[in-house]
Amino acid sequence: MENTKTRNKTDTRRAAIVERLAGHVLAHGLVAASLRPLAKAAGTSDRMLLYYFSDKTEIIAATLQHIAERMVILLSARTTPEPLPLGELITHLSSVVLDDQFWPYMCVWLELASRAGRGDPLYAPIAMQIGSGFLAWGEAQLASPDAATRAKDAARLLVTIEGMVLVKAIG
Amino acid sequence: MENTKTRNKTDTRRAAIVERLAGHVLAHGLVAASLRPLAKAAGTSDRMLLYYFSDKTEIIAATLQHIAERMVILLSARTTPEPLPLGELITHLSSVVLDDQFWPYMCVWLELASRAGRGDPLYAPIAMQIGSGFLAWGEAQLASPDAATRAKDAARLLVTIEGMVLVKAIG
DNA sequence: ACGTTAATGTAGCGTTCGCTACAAGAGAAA
DNA sequence: TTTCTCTTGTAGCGAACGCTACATTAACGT
Repeated sequence: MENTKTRNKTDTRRAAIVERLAGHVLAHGLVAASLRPLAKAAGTSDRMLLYYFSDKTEIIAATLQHIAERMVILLSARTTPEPLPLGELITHLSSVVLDDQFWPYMCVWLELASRAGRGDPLYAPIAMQIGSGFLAWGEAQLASPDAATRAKDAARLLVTIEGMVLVKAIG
Repeated sequence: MENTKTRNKTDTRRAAIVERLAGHVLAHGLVAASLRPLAKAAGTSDRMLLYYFSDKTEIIAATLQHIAERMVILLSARTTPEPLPLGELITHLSSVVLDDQFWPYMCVWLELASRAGRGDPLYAPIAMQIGSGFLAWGEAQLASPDAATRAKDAARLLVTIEGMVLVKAIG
Protein backbone atom coordinates (compact mmCIF):
# COMPACT_ATOMS: atom_id res chain seq x y z
CA MET A 1 0.00 0.00 0.00
CA GLU A 2 2.66 2.44 1.00
CA ASN A 3 4.47 1.27 -2.07
CA THR A 4 1.61 1.99 -4.44
CA LYS A 5 0.81 5.25 -2.74
CA THR A 6 4.36 6.50 -3.11
CA ARG A 7 4.45 5.22 -6.64
CA ASN A 8 1.33 7.14 -7.54
CA LYS A 9 2.70 10.27 -5.99
CA THR A 10 5.93 10.27 -7.92
CA ASP A 11 4.06 9.26 -11.03
CA THR A 12 1.80 12.24 -10.65
CA ARG A 13 4.81 14.50 -10.25
CA ARG A 14 6.47 12.96 -13.24
CA ALA A 15 3.35 13.55 -15.29
CA ALA A 16 3.17 17.17 -14.22
CA ILE A 17 6.82 17.68 -15.09
CA VAL A 18 6.46 15.97 -18.44
CA GLU A 19 3.54 18.24 -19.22
CA ARG A 20 5.74 21.29 -18.84
CA LEU A 21 8.69 19.72 -20.58
CA ALA A 22 6.48 19.02 -23.58
CA GLY A 23 5.61 22.68 -23.75
CA HIS A 24 9.25 23.64 -23.75
CA VAL A 25 10.23 21.12 -26.39
CA LEU A 26 7.32 22.18 -28.59
CA ALA A 27 8.36 25.78 -28.24
CA HIS A 28 12.11 25.44 -28.65
CA GLY A 29 12.79 22.04 -30.14
CA LEU A 30 14.83 19.03 -29.21
CA VAL A 31 17.89 21.04 -30.09
CA ALA A 32 17.30 23.17 -26.99
CA ALA A 33 16.37 20.24 -24.76
CA SER A 34 19.27 20.23 -22.33
CA LEU A 35 18.76 19.54 -18.66
CA ARG A 36 19.11 22.97 -17.16
CA PRO A 37 16.78 24.82 -19.57
CA LEU A 38 14.28 21.98 -19.37
CA ALA A 39 14.38 22.11 -15.59
CA LYS A 40 13.82 25.84 -15.56
CA ALA A 41 10.85 25.41 -17.90
CA ALA A 42 9.45 22.77 -15.57
CA GLY A 43 9.93 25.01 -12.55
CA THR A 44 12.50 22.81 -10.88
CA SER A 45 16.20 22.05 -11.02
CA ASP A 46 18.20 19.68 -13.16
CA ARG A 47 18.88 17.83 -9.95
CA MET A 48 15.18 17.05 -9.55
CA LEU A 49 14.75 16.06 -13.17
CA LEU A 50 17.32 13.37 -12.55
CA TYR A 51 15.55 12.47 -9.35
CA TYR A 52 12.28 11.72 -11.06
CA PHE A 53 13.91 10.20 -14.15
CA SER A 54 16.91 7.96 -14.30
CA ASP A 55 18.70 9.83 -17.07
CA LYS A 56 18.19 12.21 -19.94
CA THR A 57 17.13 9.63 -22.48
CA GLU A 58 14.25 8.65 -20.24
CA ILE A 59 13.24 12.28 -19.87
CA ILE A 60 13.24 12.80 -23.62
CA ALA A 61 11.42 9.55 -24.28
CA ALA A 62 8.67 10.40 -21.82
CA THR A 63 8.38 13.91 -23.18
CA LEU A 64 8.14 12.79 -26.79
CA GLN A 65 5.59 10.19 -25.78
CA HIS A 66 3.49 12.88 -24.18
CA ILE A 67 3.83 15.14 -27.18
CA ALA A 68 2.65 12.33 -29.42
CA GLU A 69 -0.40 11.80 -27.24
CA ARG A 70 -1.19 15.48 -27.28
CA MET A 71 -0.87 15.49 -31.03
CA VAL A 72 -3.29 12.61 -31.44
CA ILE A 73 -5.82 14.42 -29.28
CA LEU A 74 -5.39 17.63 -31.23
CA LEU A 75 -5.68 15.73 -34.47
CA SER A 76 -8.82 13.82 -33.63
CA ALA A 77 -10.41 17.01 -32.36
CA ARG A 78 -10.02 18.47 -35.82
CA THR A 79 -11.25 15.61 -37.94
CA THR A 80 -14.67 14.33 -38.92
CA PRO A 81 -15.89 11.07 -37.38
CA GLU A 82 -16.91 9.75 -40.81
CA PRO A 83 -14.29 8.35 -43.19
CA LEU A 84 -13.41 10.42 -46.24
CA PRO A 85 -12.07 9.57 -49.69
CA LEU A 86 -8.33 10.04 -50.18
CA GLY A 87 -8.43 13.36 -52.00
CA GLU A 88 -10.71 15.07 -49.52
CA LEU A 89 -8.82 13.69 -46.55
CA ILE A 90 -5.58 15.03 -47.97
CA THR A 91 -6.92 18.54 -48.45
CA HIS A 92 -8.61 18.60 -45.08
CA LEU A 93 -5.68 17.11 -43.19
CA SER A 94 -3.11 19.30 -44.86
CA SER A 95 -5.01 22.40 -43.80
CA VAL A 96 -4.98 21.09 -40.24
CA VAL A 97 -1.38 20.01 -40.19
CA LEU A 98 0.02 23.16 -41.74
CA ASP A 99 -1.94 25.33 -39.35
CA ASP A 100 0.03 27.52 -36.96
CA GLN A 101 -1.36 25.78 -33.91
CA PHE A 102 -0.16 22.47 -35.23
CA TRP A 103 3.18 23.59 -36.58
CA PRO A 104 5.26 23.14 -33.40
CA TYR A 105 4.33 19.48 -33.38
CA MET A 106 5.46 19.16 -36.98
CA CYS A 107 8.77 20.84 -36.19
CA VAL A 108 9.44 18.36 -33.41
CA TRP A 109 8.33 15.62 -35.74
CA LEU A 110 10.89 16.75 -38.29
CA GLU A 111 13.64 16.77 -35.70
CA LEU A 112 12.60 13.32 -34.63
CA ALA A 113 12.61 12.03 -38.20
CA SER A 114 16.01 13.53 -38.96
CA ARG A 115 17.50 11.75 -35.97
CA ALA A 116 15.65 8.53 -36.71
CA GLY A 117 16.91 8.61 -40.29
CA ARG A 118 20.41 8.19 -38.93
CA GLY A 119 19.32 5.17 -36.92
CA ASP A 120 19.59 6.85 -33.53
CA PRO A 121 18.71 4.12 -31.00
CA LEU A 122 16.67 6.50 -28.86
CA TYR A 123 14.71 8.36 -31.50
CA ALA A 124 14.27 5.69 -34.20
CA PRO A 125 11.81 3.47 -32.31
CA ILE A 126 9.79 6.44 -31.09
CA ALA A 127 9.56 7.84 -34.59
CA MET A 128 8.53 4.48 -35.98
CA GLN A 129 5.86 4.07 -33.35
CA ILE A 130 4.36 7.49 -34.01
CA GLY A 131 4.61 6.97 -37.75
CA SER A 132 2.79 3.67 -37.74
CA GLY A 133 0.25 5.12 -35.35
CA PHE A 134 -0.46 7.84 -37.87
CA LEU A 135 -0.69 5.25 -40.62
CA ALA A 136 -3.29 3.29 -38.67
CA TRP A 137 -5.19 6.46 -37.93
CA GLY A 138 -5.19 7.26 -41.63
CA GLU A 139 -6.53 3.84 -42.50
CA ALA A 140 -9.37 4.24 -40.04
CA GLN A 141 -10.15 7.67 -41.47
CA LEU A 142 -10.18 6.63 -45.11
CA ALA A 143 -13.22 5.66 -47.13
CA SER A 144 -11.69 3.27 -49.60
CA PRO A 145 -13.47 0.43 -51.42
CA ASP A 146 -11.46 -2.44 -49.95
CA ALA A 147 -8.76 -3.10 -47.38
CA ALA A 148 -5.93 -3.33 -49.89
CA THR A 149 -6.58 0.04 -51.46
CA ARG A 150 -7.20 1.51 -48.03
CA ALA A 151 -3.73 0.47 -46.95
CA LYS A 152 -2.28 1.89 -50.14
CA ASP A 153 -4.25 5.10 -49.76
CA ALA A 154 -3.07 5.48 -46.18
CA ALA A 155 0.53 5.21 -47.36
CA ARG A 156 -0.10 7.82 -50.04
CA LEU A 157 -1.76 10.03 -47.48
CA LEU A 158 1.24 9.73 -45.21
CA VAL A 159 3.71 10.50 -47.98
CA THR A 160 1.77 13.50 -49.23
CA ILE A 161 1.17 15.04 -45.82
CA GLU A 162 4.76 14.59 -44.70
CA GLY A 163 5.96 15.96 -48.02
CA MET A 164 3.89 19.07 -47.48
CA VAL A 165 5.27 19.44 -43.98
CA LEU A 166 8.82 19.23 -45.22
CA VAL A 167 8.17 21.65 -48.05
CA LYS A 168 6.59 24.12 -45.64
CA ALA A 169 9.61 23.77 -43.38
CA ILE A 170 11.95 24.92 -46.12
CA GLY A 171 9.62 27.74 -47.11
CA MET B 1 48.93 40.30 -57.96
CA GLU B 2 50.25 39.22 -54.60
CA ASN B 3 46.77 39.74 -53.35
CA THR B 4 45.15 37.49 -55.95
CA LYS B 5 47.86 34.89 -55.60
CA THR B 6 47.42 34.63 -51.87
CA ARG B 7 43.69 34.62 -52.36
CA ASN B 8 43.87 31.70 -54.77
CA LYS B 9 46.10 29.73 -52.49
CA THR B 10 43.90 30.02 -49.44
CA ASP B 11 40.85 29.44 -51.59
CA THR B 12 42.35 26.19 -52.83
CA ARG B 13 43.05 25.12 -49.27
CA ARG B 14 39.60 26.09 -48.21
CA ALA B 15 38.15 24.03 -51.04
CA ALA B 16 40.22 21.00 -50.09
CA ILE B 17 39.15 21.31 -46.48
CA VAL B 18 35.51 21.75 -47.39
CA GLU B 19 35.72 18.62 -49.52
CA ARG B 20 36.72 16.57 -46.51
CA LEU B 21 34.29 18.31 -44.19
CA ALA B 22 31.47 17.42 -46.55
CA GLY B 23 32.42 13.79 -46.28
CA HIS B 24 32.33 13.93 -42.52
CA VAL B 25 28.98 15.71 -42.38
CA LEU B 26 27.50 13.26 -44.88
CA ALA B 27 28.75 10.37 -42.80
CA HIS B 28 27.85 11.62 -39.33
CA GLY B 29 25.40 14.45 -39.73
CA LEU B 30 25.22 18.04 -38.66
CA VAL B 31 24.63 16.81 -35.16
CA ALA B 32 28.26 15.66 -35.03
CA ALA B 33 29.64 18.73 -36.73
CA SER B 34 31.63 20.28 -33.93
CA LEU B 35 34.95 21.90 -34.56
CA ARG B 36 37.37 19.32 -33.21
CA PRO B 37 35.87 16.25 -34.90
CA LEU B 38 35.50 18.19 -38.12
CA ALA B 39 39.11 19.26 -37.94
CA LYS B 40 40.28 15.72 -37.36
CA ALA B 41 38.24 14.56 -40.35
CA ALA B 42 39.85 17.29 -42.45
CA GLY B 43 43.32 16.32 -41.25
CA THR B 44 44.01 19.58 -39.45
CA SER B 45 43.26 21.25 -36.14
CA ASP B 46 40.33 23.30 -34.99
CA ARG B 47 42.78 26.16 -34.84
CA MET B 48 43.33 25.96 -38.60
CA LEU B 49 39.64 25.61 -39.38
CA LEU B 50 39.15 28.96 -37.70
CA TYR B 51 42.14 30.31 -39.60
CA TYR B 52 40.66 29.53 -42.99
CA PHE B 53 37.12 30.40 -41.94
CA SER B 54 36.02 33.25 -39.75
CA ASP B 55 33.74 31.18 -37.52
CA LYS B 56 31.73 27.99 -37.35
CA THR B 57 28.69 29.29 -39.19
CA GLU B 58 30.88 30.06 -42.19
CA ILE B 59 32.35 26.56 -42.04
CA ILE B 60 28.93 24.96 -41.97
CA ALA B 61 27.57 27.21 -44.69
CA ALA B 62 30.47 26.41 -47.02
CA THR B 63 30.20 22.70 -46.27
CA LEU B 64 26.47 22.57 -46.90
CA GLN B 65 26.96 24.54 -50.07
CA HIS B 66 29.47 21.99 -51.26
CA ILE B 67 27.21 19.11 -50.30
CA ALA B 68 24.40 20.67 -52.31
CA GLU B 69 26.66 20.96 -55.35
CA ARG B 70 27.74 17.35 -55.03
CA MET B 71 24.14 16.31 -54.76
CA VAL B 72 23.19 18.16 -57.93
CA ILE B 73 26.03 16.43 -59.77
CA LEU B 74 25.01 13.04 -58.43
CA LEU B 75 21.42 13.73 -59.32
CA SER B 76 22.02 14.83 -62.90
CA ALA B 77 24.30 11.84 -63.44
CA ARG B 78 21.34 9.60 -62.67
CA THR B 79 18.65 11.24 -64.73
CA THR B 80 17.72 11.17 -68.40
CA PRO B 81 18.41 14.26 -70.49
CA GLU B 82 14.87 14.18 -71.95
CA PRO B 83 11.95 15.47 -69.89
CA LEU B 84 9.50 12.93 -68.50
CA PRO B 85 5.83 13.05 -67.53
CA LEU B 86 5.12 13.50 -63.84
CA GLY B 87 4.31 9.90 -62.96
CA GLU B 88 7.41 8.45 -64.57
CA LEU B 89 9.66 11.12 -63.15
CA ILE B 90 8.34 10.39 -59.67
CA THR B 91 8.98 6.67 -59.91
CA HIS B 92 12.41 7.15 -61.44
CA LEU B 93 13.48 9.88 -59.08
CA SER B 94 12.23 8.10 -56.00
CA SER B 95 14.32 5.06 -56.85
CA VAL B 96 17.35 7.32 -57.17
CA VAL B 97 16.72 9.34 -54.04
CA LEU B 98 15.96 6.37 -51.80
CA ASP B 99 19.07 4.56 -52.99
CA ASP B 100 21.74 3.84 -50.40
CA GLN B 101 24.32 5.95 -52.20
CA PHE B 102 22.01 8.92 -52.06
CA TRP B 103 20.68 8.40 -48.57
CA PRO B 104 23.37 10.35 -46.65
CA TYR B 105 22.47 13.43 -48.63
CA MET B 106 18.83 12.97 -47.70
CA CYS B 107 19.72 12.60 -44.03
CA VAL B 108 21.59 15.88 -44.09
CA TRP B 109 18.72 17.37 -46.00
CA LEU B 110 16.33 16.30 -43.26
CA GLU B 111 18.51 17.82 -40.59
CA LEU B 112 18.69 21.01 -42.61
CA ALA B 113 14.92 21.11 -43.04
CA SER B 114 14.25 20.47 -39.36
CA ARG B 115 16.44 23.41 -38.43
CA ALA B 116 15.02 25.60 -41.17
CA GLY B 117 11.50 24.81 -40.00
CA ARG B 118 12.32 26.58 -36.76
CA GLY B 119 13.49 29.62 -38.67
CA ASP B 120 17.17 29.21 -37.85
CA PRO B 121 18.90 32.20 -39.48
CA LEU B 122 21.82 30.09 -40.68
CA TYR B 123 20.02 27.06 -42.04
CA ALA B 124 16.76 28.56 -43.29
CA PRO B 125 18.20 30.47 -46.27
CA ILE B 126 20.41 27.56 -47.28
CA ALA B 127 17.49 25.17 -47.15
CA MET B 128 15.35 27.54 -49.14
CA GLN B 129 18.02 27.94 -51.78
CA ILE B 130 18.49 24.20 -52.20
CA GLY B 131 14.75 23.64 -52.18
CA SER B 132 14.03 26.16 -54.89
CA GLY B 133 16.99 24.81 -56.86
CA PHE B 134 15.41 21.39 -56.77
CA LEU B 135 12.08 22.87 -57.80
CA ALA B 136 13.68 24.53 -60.84
CA TRP B 137 15.47 21.32 -61.71
CA GLY B 138 12.15 19.49 -61.53
CA GLU B 139 10.50 21.96 -63.83
CA ALA B 140 13.27 21.52 -66.39
CA GLN B 141 12.94 17.76 -66.12
CA LEU B 142 9.19 17.63 -66.53
CA ALA B 143 7.31 17.05 -69.76
CA SER B 144 4.13 18.93 -69.04
CA PRO B 145 1.78 20.47 -71.62
CA ASP B 146 2.15 24.11 -70.53
CA ALA B 147 4.15 26.21 -68.12
CA ALA B 148 1.39 26.48 -65.54
CA THR B 149 0.89 22.75 -65.17
CA ARG B 150 4.64 22.26 -65.26
CA ALA B 151 5.03 24.50 -62.24
CA LYS B 152 2.22 22.66 -60.50
CA ASP B 153 3.71 19.28 -61.39
CA ALA B 154 7.10 20.35 -60.09
CA ALA B 155 5.52 21.25 -56.77
CA ARG B 156 3.77 17.89 -56.63
CA LEU B 157 7.01 16.17 -57.52
CA LEU B 158 8.78 17.96 -54.70
CA VAL B 159 6.08 17.13 -52.16
CA THR B 160 5.93 13.47 -53.14
CA ILE B 161 9.68 12.90 -53.18
CA GLU B 162 10.25 14.66 -49.89
CA GLY B 163 7.36 12.76 -48.40
CA MET B 164 8.94 9.49 -49.43
CA VAL B 165 12.25 10.58 -47.94
CA LEU B 166 10.63 11.41 -44.62
CA VAL B 167 8.70 8.17 -44.58
CA LYS B 168 11.83 6.19 -45.29
CA ALA B 169 13.59 8.03 -42.47
CA ILE B 170 11.04 6.83 -39.94
CA GLY B 171 11.12 3.29 -41.29
C1' DA C 1 9.13 12.51 20.64
C1' DC C 2 11.90 9.85 17.67
C1' DG C 3 13.74 7.61 13.92
C1' DT C 4 13.38 6.59 9.12
C1' DT C 5 12.69 7.71 4.60
C1' DA C 6 11.49 10.76 0.90
C1' DA C 7 12.47 15.16 -1.25
C1' DT C 8 15.41 18.97 -2.40
C1' DG C 9 19.50 22.44 -2.44
C1' DT C 10 24.49 23.19 -3.09
C1' DA C 11 28.50 22.31 -5.13
C1' DG C 12 31.15 20.25 -8.02
C1' DC C 13 33.21 16.60 -11.33
C1' DG C 14 34.96 15.65 -15.89
C1' DT C 15 34.03 16.58 -20.61
C1' DT C 16 33.08 19.12 -24.74
C1' DC C 17 31.85 23.36 -26.83
C1' DG C 18 33.29 27.67 -29.86
C1' DC C 19 36.89 30.60 -29.81
C1' DT C 20 41.34 33.32 -28.79
C1' DA C 21 46.06 34.92 -27.13
C1' DC C 22 50.66 34.08 -27.81
C1' DA C 23 54.58 32.46 -29.73
C1' DA C 24 57.34 29.74 -32.73
C1' DG C 25 58.51 28.07 -37.44
C1' DA C 26 58.59 28.86 -42.63
C1' DG C 27 59.29 31.36 -46.76
C1' DA C 28 59.83 35.21 -49.44
C1' DA C 29 61.64 40.32 -49.87
C1' DA C 30 65.16 43.62 -48.80
C1' DT D 1 71.43 38.05 -43.49
C1' DT D 2 67.77 40.31 -41.76
C1' DT D 3 63.18 41.40 -41.64
C1' DC D 4 58.52 40.72 -42.32
C1' DT D 5 54.37 38.31 -43.38
C1' DC D 6 52.04 33.89 -43.71
C1' DT D 7 51.13 29.67 -41.44
C1' DT D 8 50.75 26.59 -37.61
C1' DG D 9 51.10 24.54 -32.68
C1' DT D 10 50.19 25.01 -27.74
C1' DA D 11 47.54 26.31 -24.22
C1' DG D 12 43.86 27.93 -22.35
C1' DC D 13 39.44 30.71 -21.52
C1' DG D 14 34.61 30.82 -20.06
C1' DA D 15 30.48 28.49 -20.87
C1' DA D 16 27.40 24.58 -21.18
C1' DC D 17 26.86 19.75 -21.05
C1' DG D 18 25.14 15.21 -18.39
C1' DC D 19 25.56 13.61 -14.06
C1' DT D 20 26.81 12.74 -8.96
C1' DA D 21 28.21 13.19 -3.90
C1' DC D 22 26.92 15.14 0.11
C1' DA D 23 24.13 17.42 3.24
C1' DT D 24 20.00 19.29 4.69
C1' DT D 25 15.07 19.77 5.22
C1' DA D 26 10.19 17.90 5.23
C1' DA D 27 7.06 14.37 6.17
C1' DC D 28 5.37 10.50 8.30
C1' DG D 29 4.90 5.91 10.75
C1' DT D 30 5.60 4.22 15.40
